[in-house]
Amino acid sequence: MTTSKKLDRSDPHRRTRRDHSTETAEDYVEAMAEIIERSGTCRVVDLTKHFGVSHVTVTRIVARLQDEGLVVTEKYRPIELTTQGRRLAQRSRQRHEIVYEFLLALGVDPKVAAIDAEGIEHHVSPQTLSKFKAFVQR
Amino acid sequence: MTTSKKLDRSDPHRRTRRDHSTETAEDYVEAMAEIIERSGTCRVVDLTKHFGVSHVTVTRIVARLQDEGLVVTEKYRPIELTTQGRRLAQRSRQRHEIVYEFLLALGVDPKVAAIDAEGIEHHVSPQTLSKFKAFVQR
DNA sequence: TGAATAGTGTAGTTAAGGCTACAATTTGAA
DNA sequence: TTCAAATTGTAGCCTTAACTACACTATTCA
Ligand SMILES: [Mn+2]
Ligand SMILES: [Mn+2]
Ligand SMILES: [Mn+2]
Ligand SMILES: [Mn+2]
Repeated sequence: MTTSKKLDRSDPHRRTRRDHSTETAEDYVEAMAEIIERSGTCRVVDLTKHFGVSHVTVTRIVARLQDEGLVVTEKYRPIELTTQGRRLAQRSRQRHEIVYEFLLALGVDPKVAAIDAEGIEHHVSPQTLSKFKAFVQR
Repeated sequence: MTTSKKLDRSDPHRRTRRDHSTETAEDYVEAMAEIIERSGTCRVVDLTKHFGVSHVTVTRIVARLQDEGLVVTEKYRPIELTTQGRRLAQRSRQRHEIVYEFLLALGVDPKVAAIDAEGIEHHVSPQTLSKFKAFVQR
């Protein structure tokens, strides 16, 4: 039983707003995990390049991620992921990858797929994700 | 020629941020067009119910849409769409419909598809949209 | 070893989009 | 017709996420 109830017409928008409120955290820990894997450590400047925003924006967001227990920082030091941060990074990365591969399987060009996947990933429910996965594996 | 250049790793995020900056306008004019079609006029209170936000939030967003030339309002009167607003509504509605039908065609439950489509629609490029359309028509 | 440069921190501003509380207007029913 | 309810407006607050400008720390290399 998937607890259905009735669908209020405002429910989809409530959900979209909730997706957006977790989007930044997902993208940041995902980027940090990748950067650490690639280069050993992740610094503020790496994230400014990754996201194309100023270092001030990165610093503020990272501070909030620390409050949320996803990262640990120390002044002028590289940023580290907590266990919780690594878990979220892994889940986000898997979902991102599935969405990207799904778009490729549909015939979308790699560059376009990379762009679309970055926004779409946060709005894909578990059920839709599993349909994507099934499609990729034909 | 689709002017390729090379893909900076910050491009997808720039694009996602741009999508989010136009999302509200798209959803609002789309909702207004539907409400007007269904009931003749669209009032602030209709939009508060549609989106599940306070009437203050609706009022402020509608004021901005007026600055942008998408709607016309007069104190205590129903909100009207401009020609430009109707054009955007139509485009948004078509794209939304295609995304929704695509998810259904993939086998996603209607309620889940309605929720996911509401967020996904804004991140679907023309190319991806045409792949979605082709898939729906098998 | 010092400077220059790179990286980071901090202060202050802006805009969008959420809210509550209260004031004003419109409308519908008695 | 009048007045109570519904609707809309306005004032003021919050959070997120963007920015510039300037200060401070760390690193590199001449
Ligand atoms: Mn991502
Ligand atoms: Mn993303
Ligand atoms: Mn989004
Ligand atoms: Mn939407």
